[in-house]
Amino acid sequence: MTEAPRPLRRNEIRQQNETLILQAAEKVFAEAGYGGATMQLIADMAGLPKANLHYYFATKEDLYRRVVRDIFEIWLQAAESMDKAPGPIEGIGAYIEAKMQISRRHPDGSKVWAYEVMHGAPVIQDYLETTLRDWTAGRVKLIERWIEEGKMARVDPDHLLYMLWATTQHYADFGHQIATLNGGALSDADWQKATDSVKSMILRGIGAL
Amino acid sequence: MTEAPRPLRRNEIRQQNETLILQAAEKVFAEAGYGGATMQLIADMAGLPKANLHYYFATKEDLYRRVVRDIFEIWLQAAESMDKAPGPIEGIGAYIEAKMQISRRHPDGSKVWAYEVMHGAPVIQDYLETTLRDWTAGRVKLIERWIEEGKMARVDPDHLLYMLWATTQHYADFGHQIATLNGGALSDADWQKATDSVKSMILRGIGAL
DNA sequence: TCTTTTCCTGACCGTATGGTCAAGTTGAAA
DNA sequence: TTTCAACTTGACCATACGGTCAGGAAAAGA
Repeated sequence: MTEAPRPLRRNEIRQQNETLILQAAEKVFAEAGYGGATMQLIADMAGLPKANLHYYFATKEDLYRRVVRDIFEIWLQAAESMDKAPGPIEGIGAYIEAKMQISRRHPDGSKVWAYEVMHGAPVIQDYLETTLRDWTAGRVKLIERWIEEGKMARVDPDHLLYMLWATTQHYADFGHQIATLNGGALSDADWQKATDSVKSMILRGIGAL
Repeated sequence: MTEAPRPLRRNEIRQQNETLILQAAEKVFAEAGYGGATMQLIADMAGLPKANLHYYFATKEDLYRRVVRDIFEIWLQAAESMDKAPGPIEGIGAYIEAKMQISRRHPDGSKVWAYEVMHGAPVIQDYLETTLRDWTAGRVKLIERWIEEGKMARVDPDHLLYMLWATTQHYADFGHQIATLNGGALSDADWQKATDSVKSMILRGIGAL
């Protein structure tokens, strides 16, 4: 009774399977860590035979590397919200909102990133030293300008960035703990309240309100 | 030339070896996660044959459980600094300082805890639902009292606690990332600056300054 | 001293894992 | 239709892992 699916074209097949594998891998790596994850588990979750994974990704490490880098891209994109803002209220406010959304929509990605950094960043060390470092330097300059213009208090820009990362990612990485204390997963309203709380505390904390 | 070590008494042996194993285990679990850690690696780091580990700790899971619970005790002890304070400036200030010290002195412990929670807290779920939940409820009451007494702004106590945990633990869990951006491990002065930054931003953020 | 209990450890075992491969199937190009 | 390259996969392999065990060493007790 079910319609026979139209045969897929070559590059469609490739892209579909890679996506399938990457999604499954992100979940399994987040749930079990690199060492605890198994190719078999990822294959089962993707609905493909294990040997097929190795056709698209030569090794487990290759697959992991790809997952981590994909997440890194998402982080960076969210950061753009900060730039085109006239001041900290809009800029940092928007950045917090963007990062809270990512924590909600990509909790597994955030966890894999946390896992990677916690274990000494064996895979993305070069990214930390180049891309992230440059990005951070740029944002520090931006914050310093806002301080000079009297738009916020004289806080240390680096530690402000750490606080932004820590606070927003906490809702993904420690989501299980929060859910337990909350008596269940956060609702829409809970997420709104969380975002508002973080925004108001931080914006007041840097003297922008 | 070296003095022959005095033969150890029974319970001394036991305690010494357990400590040795637990220290090695904390490090290895922090560096590799539960799945990535191997008993052989822990044994090597402790300087004992693998079979000896299994004499003191029946299974890998037992050992891991013990490491996680030990860390949990440290968390709880640090929390007492908050209670005997007249207001948020002293109470939350002291709590931040205590937690920053733990992040510096027990970064591995913090990472193992993070790992455990990130992966759904399979081992300490019951602690989250009992001990941590009770502790949190108590602190929420305390913060609410401070708010009623006009000693701080009307912030959501739960999200304030999350922010405290997130910000302080970030310096342990993401210490590698911070060190990379900092161009090397944090010095004494760096830690002091970090602690001061966190304190001032949060205390101002909750309207206590 | 003799006996008992605790501690120690090399050798071993079953299992599960990452990865390979050869033999196929299927879509695209000629 | 024929040819070729891309995709698929069950079976297989070497390795490494958690855990066991028997037998010995060393301390405590009688």
